[in-house]
Amino acid sequence: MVPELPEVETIRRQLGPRVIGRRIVEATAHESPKFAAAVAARGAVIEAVDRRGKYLLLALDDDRELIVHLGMTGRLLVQAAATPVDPYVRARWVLDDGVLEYRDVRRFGRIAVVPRGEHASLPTLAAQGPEPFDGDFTPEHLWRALRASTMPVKVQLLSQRPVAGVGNIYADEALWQAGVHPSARRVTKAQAARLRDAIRDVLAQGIANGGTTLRDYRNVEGGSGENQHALACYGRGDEPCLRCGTTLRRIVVGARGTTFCPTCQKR
DNA sequence: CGCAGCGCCTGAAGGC
DNA sequence: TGCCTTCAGGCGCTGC
Repeated sequence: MVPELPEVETIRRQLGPRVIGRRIVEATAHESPKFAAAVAARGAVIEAVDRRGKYLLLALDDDRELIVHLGMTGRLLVQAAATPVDPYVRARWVLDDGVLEYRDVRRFGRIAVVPRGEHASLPTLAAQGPEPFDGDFTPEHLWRALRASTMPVKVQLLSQRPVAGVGNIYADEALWQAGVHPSARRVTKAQAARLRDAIRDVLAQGIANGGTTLRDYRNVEGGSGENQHALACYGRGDEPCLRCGTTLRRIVVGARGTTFCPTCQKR
């Protein structure tokens, strides 16, 4: 449903070989200020496809970068030039070989073109925590980061500040795996250590499975991921916990639907 | 400066 | 069958 780090990473890996070295010879975009900047990339050559959290960063050869955030329903698709444009395509970059399209039914995504590394216009990107697989995402770091606020732990994870790239699905999965209550406002060092490991586990599994497709997510080829079959907690409200058999409960935390196990995840 | 509240969007699903 | 309501929710922005 929602593109989080594993979905964006899957797209990044598929996109690189298809667009690196390609020149953007024509660009069009939906008039909304969320997407209009896409046309500013015209004329540039794509040098690299990187990712930071849930943001895709396409390095351009003029020291700028094209930034794409997929929001809720965003997709990046590489098409043949002859493919008809469907009504939900919000930006279209004609390359010297092929066409890159941004399709987003609900328009929650965002496109920006900025001088490379200048992220002030995207405050959440600018304030991202460490990448989950980098060495600086240590148990100690997570414990300290969570201690800095009294917000519920799940709200903090979704803020992208303790760690980059975790959204609603993988937050529920990681908290379940670590045995941490989503509404907890304090976590012990031991809990933080388990949560650090769980975050890495669920994200790595998501990447290995090519992302989670519940409804909207598709990869660059239009294909589905397979991680929806591996979810232990998210979307399983009223079903038995796979660890203890207790019926999983559904609550609202930080205005987001949240599933957890009342037995395994004590407050 | 941190955080609460709000707005953005539209297809799908459920109720009557 | 068809209309209406509710739901899904990441992030930027505003204001306290």
